[in-house]
Amino acid sequence: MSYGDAMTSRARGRGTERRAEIVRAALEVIAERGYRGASLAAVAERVGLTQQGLMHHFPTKEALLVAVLEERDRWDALPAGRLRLDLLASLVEYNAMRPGVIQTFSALLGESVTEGHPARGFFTERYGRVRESMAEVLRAEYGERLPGGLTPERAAPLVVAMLDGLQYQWLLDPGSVDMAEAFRDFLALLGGAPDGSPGGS
Amino acid sequence: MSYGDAMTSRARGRGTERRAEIVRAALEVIAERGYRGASLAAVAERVGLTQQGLMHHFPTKEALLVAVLEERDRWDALPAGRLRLDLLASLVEYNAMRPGVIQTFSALLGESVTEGHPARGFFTERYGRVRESMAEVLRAEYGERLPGGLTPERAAPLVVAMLDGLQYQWLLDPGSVDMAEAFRDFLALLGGAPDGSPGGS
DNA sequence: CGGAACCTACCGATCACCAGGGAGCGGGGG
DNA sequence: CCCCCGCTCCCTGGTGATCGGTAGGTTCCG
Repeated sequence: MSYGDAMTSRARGRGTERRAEIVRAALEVIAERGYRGASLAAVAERVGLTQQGLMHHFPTKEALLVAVLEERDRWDALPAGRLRLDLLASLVEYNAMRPGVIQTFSALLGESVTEGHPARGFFTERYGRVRESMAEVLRAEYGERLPGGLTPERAAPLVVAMLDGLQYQWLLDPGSVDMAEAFRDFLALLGGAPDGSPGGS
Repeated sequence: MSYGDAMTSRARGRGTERRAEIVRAALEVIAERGYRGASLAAVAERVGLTQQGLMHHFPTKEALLVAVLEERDRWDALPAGRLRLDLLASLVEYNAMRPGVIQTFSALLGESVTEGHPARGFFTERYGRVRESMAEVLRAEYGERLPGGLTPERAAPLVVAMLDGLQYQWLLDPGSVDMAEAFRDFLALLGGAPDGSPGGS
């Protein structure tokens, strides 16, 4: 009985593909149990491996987390450069259909504020960058002074905070918070609400 | 050698006081390690007990968490009824001086979105209530239509989200985010920024 | 034949929790 | 007044499960 029953025969691009599978599984497990609650065994089982088989690809649990975080970085590296605010709203709408990713990183963000959490540095640095690029987006959209009277640098953390905060409320009770709509409401506020009533429902 | 060396002799109000000590310690430990990462032994050590001594007062770990959450409920039950927005801003300022509490509940909120977390129900219900009472506050302040054109019900989740989101950014990097200032910026936005520049640096 | 991939077996640490006992105090009956 | 009883409080000791990680082997492919 060889262990490659249905695997070795198939064309496997090499270990790289396996690693990607593992990272995907880790993302799921972290979404369900958080990083501290996620066991290597649970991740391994999801890809049909033993825990030690997994550790052949990622020597430590933290290494796996790093891979997950890097995946995230790669994921939103694209829109970092050029992005418009209305696109951001659509992105929120899109994310609302993929609860897994949001939940993973909301859980990680929550954990990361605790002492000595391995993702803390990642998030700290990331939020710094995100605020900067958000300020750029705002500057491109509104110039040096937003309609509300704020500078891009002062408004940027607000936009970021709104995104995160809405995510938590939505994750806790998707039925009672329409993330995309709420975020558009906020954007209207930021952009100096053009008229009285922004929309239906 | 009795274990009550410095304890039994002192006037001890009875077990109630001990329970309060334990809850306080649990709050600290949860702030540092999250709920899943917090061990009963660590909490016990902080109040000078063994883990089993602690379990005399709280039969399970979850019971201890419930006590912590109830403490929170009691804490912000006061301003729930009547509150004004500018008071809310001051509250943010006050909270910024007590990072422990914020960190505890930010960590718990992050964990609570994971599957089967014992605090999930608490937060879901709590946020529902908070949104409602926030809508009332907004209605009292601005009436049925806020300056931005939103109804109180639609603006409420935005205010709550802003509070939470800012907390995370602030916890990650207190130096680069002024929570109270940022929140005031947001309130200015909500209240229809009166003029061009709300304030200095 | 060498290395990548994955295994079995094992390790010490830590976890929440259980079982049972002993110290101290307060109260009620002799 | 004293003594004993019962309750609260907290301890020692131990259990099974699970954790991340180690050691060393085996299979398969190029």
